[in-house]
Amino acid sequence: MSETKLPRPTDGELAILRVLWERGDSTVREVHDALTRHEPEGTGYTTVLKLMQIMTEKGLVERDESNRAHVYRARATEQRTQRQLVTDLVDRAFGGSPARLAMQALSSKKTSPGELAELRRLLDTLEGAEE
Amino acid sequence: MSETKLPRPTDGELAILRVLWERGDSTVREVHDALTRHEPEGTGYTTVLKLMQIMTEKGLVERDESNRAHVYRARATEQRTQRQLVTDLVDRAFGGSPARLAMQALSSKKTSPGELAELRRLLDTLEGAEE
DNA sequence: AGATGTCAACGAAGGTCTTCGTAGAAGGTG
DNA sequence: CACCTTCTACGAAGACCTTCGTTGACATCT
Repeated sequence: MSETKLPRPTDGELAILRVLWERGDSTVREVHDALTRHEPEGTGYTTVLKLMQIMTEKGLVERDESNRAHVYRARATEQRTQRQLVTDLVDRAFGGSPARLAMQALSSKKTSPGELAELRRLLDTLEGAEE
Repeated sequence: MSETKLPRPTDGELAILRVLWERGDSTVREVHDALTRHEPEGTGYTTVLKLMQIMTEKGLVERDESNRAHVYRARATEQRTQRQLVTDLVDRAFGGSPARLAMQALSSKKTSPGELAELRRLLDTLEGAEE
């Protein structure tokens, strides 16, 4: 039912999606402001507009055109997109082993004790389901 | 010294690097054969050649031209490249939290008990170093 | 030597991604 | 109304990626 697989977002598209996830549905202006707030001298307004128009064609976002300033919304949740990106990377660079990616991720940067504990709980769950 | 940061490899480039890591240093012919073995009707020989020439310019691989069939070698180890890709993805899609990426990776696919145990050991090490 | 096959090199074509200038519609204000 | 701002839409430019045909060098075999 209509759940066609969405294409992998590019870097630029992902930056826009992150704004939509964080702020909720937004106009181009709002997305552009959010992007240039973090990164002054970033991209121009029409660049963001064009990107979002293309994302609409691709199905990455949808828009409400009832107001003059169209309101965009991400069509996939952050979680769903993260899952797609992860399994994609696992297949392309980790020989299909999510565990190896996980270990690489944890080795590379420091992680807070709270997150470590959370991971440990996740391991418990997984080991419980395994046998 | 001289460790200039290498560009992020594209999908096609990564496929070639995987062959070089697995087989060790190889000629274009060997890489092409390895790629088309897994994926018949894949890419043509000259496509792979061109790709590897460009990768040489970018510094992703280097080549020994002493024989007629040049021998290519990956300039970054598999680990180093994986680390780069992971921190890249963590920054682009996980708000800089490696732990969240790790959890997403482990939730999405099944992982063997052996790997889970390995992960648990890694957690032990990290928690030990933390406090 | 001549025919056949393999190789690197090059260039061009087609696609995608990003960028931005410009135009024109829509809305506000004096 | 005339003006200024804000918005969408469009098109084009430039960069990069992938693909492959062609060419000329080199090798091998008969």
